[in-house]
Amino acid sequence: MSLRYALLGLLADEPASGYDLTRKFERALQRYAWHAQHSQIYPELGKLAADGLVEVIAEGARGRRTYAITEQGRTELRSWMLNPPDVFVVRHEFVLRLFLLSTLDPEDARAVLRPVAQESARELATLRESLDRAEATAPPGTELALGRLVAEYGLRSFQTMHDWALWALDRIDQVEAAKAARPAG
Amino acid sequence: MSLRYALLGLLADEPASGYDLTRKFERALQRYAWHAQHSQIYPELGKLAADGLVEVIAEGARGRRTYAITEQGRTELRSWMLNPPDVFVVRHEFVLRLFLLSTLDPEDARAVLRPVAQESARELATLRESLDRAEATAPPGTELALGRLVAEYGLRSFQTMHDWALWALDRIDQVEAAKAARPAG
DNA sequence: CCACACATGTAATGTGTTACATGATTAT
DNA sequence: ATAATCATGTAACACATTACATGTGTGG
Repeated sequence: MSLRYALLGLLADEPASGYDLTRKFERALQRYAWHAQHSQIYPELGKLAADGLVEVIAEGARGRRTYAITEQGRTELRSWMLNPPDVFVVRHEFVLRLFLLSTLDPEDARAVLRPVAQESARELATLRESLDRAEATAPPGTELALGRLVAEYGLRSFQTMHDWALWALDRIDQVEAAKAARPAG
Repeated sequence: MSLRYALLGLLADEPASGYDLTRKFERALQRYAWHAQHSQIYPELGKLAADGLVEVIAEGARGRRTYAITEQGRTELRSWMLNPPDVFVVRHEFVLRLFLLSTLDPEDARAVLRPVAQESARELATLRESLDRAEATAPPGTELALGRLVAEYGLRSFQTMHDWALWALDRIDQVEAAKAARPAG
């Protein structure tokens, strides 16, 4: 069901074609929230149109169809946003690997964590830079670009991941040192 | 494919039955990393056994079968852990909602964020409590337990979410106040 | 004229959820 | 006895990925 609302949400921001939406997923949503391929998006747009939640507002070259959200679609999206489930769907292969870290010996665990610490730091820097640029461009106190909220969340999440990776690396070293100190244990 | 490695990882920690594994998913993995129901776990255990990656080491009451990982299974798991993909599978309905927050007006956005701040605080308290209890029980410097890394990551994630939700609520108020101060803008 | 990006679609297969189905053991 | 928990399994359906398939417009 989430795909349906992801599409409605993107179309609530601005009209787009299936092709556009496919790229939006790749650029914005895939890394943090949700992913979908065009083979899933096109049929779903068809269903949304059949249900009256979106409509074709323009047809262009190469069979391009631009969709826009309808009033009914906005109502439906709002209702979904205001009624969250008790338990959210979470599927995060990266975090899964973190959880299984203790199945590795300390050397392997470090080999997994080092790139994590590195890449989260790099991602962090990229995000912070593009955020600073956006901040500098827009005059202060203007319209709440809610994209600002999301960016901040991404920033904090990567910071947390980075800090945690460093903490875990340190922890592994400590346990190893303790083990070396009492070889009989 | 991830389910397969999640199971191998849990069995690498200790032998377990399908029933045990189902509860481990519910308690430990579901909220952060991955979820699976028993209807998916039992067939997958069968496949893993057929592939020689796990084996039945005991049969108990009520048809209970306890599985353990094999040497081949450990090799397979290690290879998966040490070879991460370029792009991780991520599906996070909560973050998706954050992305779509900008489709709501400020009042609705606050209505979404308030329970986030509340529930993350509650979750945080629960986690911290059970962590403190575990810390007090186990002697320091002992074996690096699987649960310890998981708990720490959970703790930090919820702390991050909580702090962010408060920050976001504050930010929305600020922008609204600024708007009210210059009604012509 | 040719490569690349644009643009859409379906079929086969794999993964995941919900519902259906059954029965044993344990604690009260 | 009886309710709760333990314990496993399959079938139907929904969702998601990969592969197959086709054609158009644009820039070099």
